[in-house]
Amino acid sequence: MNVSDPKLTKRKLDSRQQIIQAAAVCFMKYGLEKATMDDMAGELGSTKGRVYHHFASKDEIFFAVYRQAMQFCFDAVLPIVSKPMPAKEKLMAMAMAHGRVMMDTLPFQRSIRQGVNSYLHGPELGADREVLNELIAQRNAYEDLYRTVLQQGLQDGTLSTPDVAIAGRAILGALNSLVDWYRVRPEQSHADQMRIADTLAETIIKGMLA
Amino acid sequence: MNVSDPKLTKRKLDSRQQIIQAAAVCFMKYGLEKATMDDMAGELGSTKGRVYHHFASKDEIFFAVYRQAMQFCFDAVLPIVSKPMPAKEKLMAMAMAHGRVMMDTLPFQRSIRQGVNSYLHGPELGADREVLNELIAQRNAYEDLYRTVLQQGLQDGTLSTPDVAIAGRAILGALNSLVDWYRVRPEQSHADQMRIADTLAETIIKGMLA
DNA sequence: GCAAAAACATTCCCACCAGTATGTTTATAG
DNA sequence: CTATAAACATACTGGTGGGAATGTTTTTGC
Repeated sequence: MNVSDPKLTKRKLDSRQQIIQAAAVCFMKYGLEKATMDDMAGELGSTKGRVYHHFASKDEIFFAVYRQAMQFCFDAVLPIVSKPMPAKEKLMAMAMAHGRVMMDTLPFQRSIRQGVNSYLHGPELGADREVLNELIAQRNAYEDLYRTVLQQGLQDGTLSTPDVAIAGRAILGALNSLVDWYRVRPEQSHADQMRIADTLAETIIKGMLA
Repeated sequence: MNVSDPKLTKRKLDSRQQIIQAAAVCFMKYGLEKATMDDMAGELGSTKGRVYHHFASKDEIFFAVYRQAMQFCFDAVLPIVSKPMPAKEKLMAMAMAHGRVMMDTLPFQRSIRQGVNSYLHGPELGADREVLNELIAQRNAYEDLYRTVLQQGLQDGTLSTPDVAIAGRAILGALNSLVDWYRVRPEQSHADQMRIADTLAETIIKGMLA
């Protein structure tokens, strides 16, 4: 219960993680609703039994995918936020990092993009309100990172925009659109991908330089 | 068959149009898959019978919504494209018009945004390939309008961007994000809406001025 | 090595919804 | 004023997929 617990928990978490990964792939391939529990299990060479042993419902799986997707974003961007930098360069670095994450974790990001519509817009969602609110809060916190840096840029004079909120939406809207139009091409290297993300980030941030 | 035909066709088209409108609202409210045929009928105070009298399937309704949404965009932007203008101002006008259309026809635009995922990404879609290809072509043609103007701007020196294709994606990505985060608030006037759209357009286009 | 529980697989059920078949009303043509 | 077809409403069906119930195997703790 003490020494072996980490190992036991690790196995469990690994299996969960596999399921989450498979779910993200299925969500991307078939769409949130069309992807069935059997699809996810099939993706793992397993059956529904395994999935339902770790997750209570399809919604719960989606929530896990959502959390993971947000985590990827935070992990990539938070280190940059905490670094001491002029707002201008910080914002650029954040945007590039975000774009890169979009491409590197495409299945997750595309899943939550659909989920925003299916779950967050529903009038009376059977899903747990509390969990939903937590996810929304997560997302708001993430977006706030960008708005905060924009605000700092206005103060230190390195950035300029008529409306911080709208500028933030513009940045994330443009970057997130990557998951819609970016297609993985076998011939292009990872460096090519990154170049696309960086060019996109430059293109959008350029308009906010003072 | 000659004089009365227009009137008869008109009634039919009106009913179809009502259904399309109701479908768009339902797609927005419940999501593409969750919205049922009964929902759409209920939105009209009718029953499925009416819907299936005009449309063969749910897919066909979505296609109609899609066409309508694209039509709204073309109708708003094409007049600007054909006008003689410096590319810089033309692009700005197009972006503003597009943003306004997003808000004015929100249910339609939000519907097709989901459809892009559900339909266009599917591996083997049971839906008519030909219709899908037509819709994709429509969308490409629309996006090309922006890329063309960008290209013109590069030539006449009023615009500047490292990559026309990516710049086009950035513009439409940022503008289309409106349908994700814009919420209709009862207290704000239509002019307030337009101001949001215009500010967003300015914010994104500013970075592409030479 | 042995209970006991975790980690699955198998099987089944049933709610839901797209689509159909058929009935009824309303409008149009002649 | 008909008949006839369009424009619906009503009632039904079949397949599908989420989830539960139950069985089987593998791991863990002692």
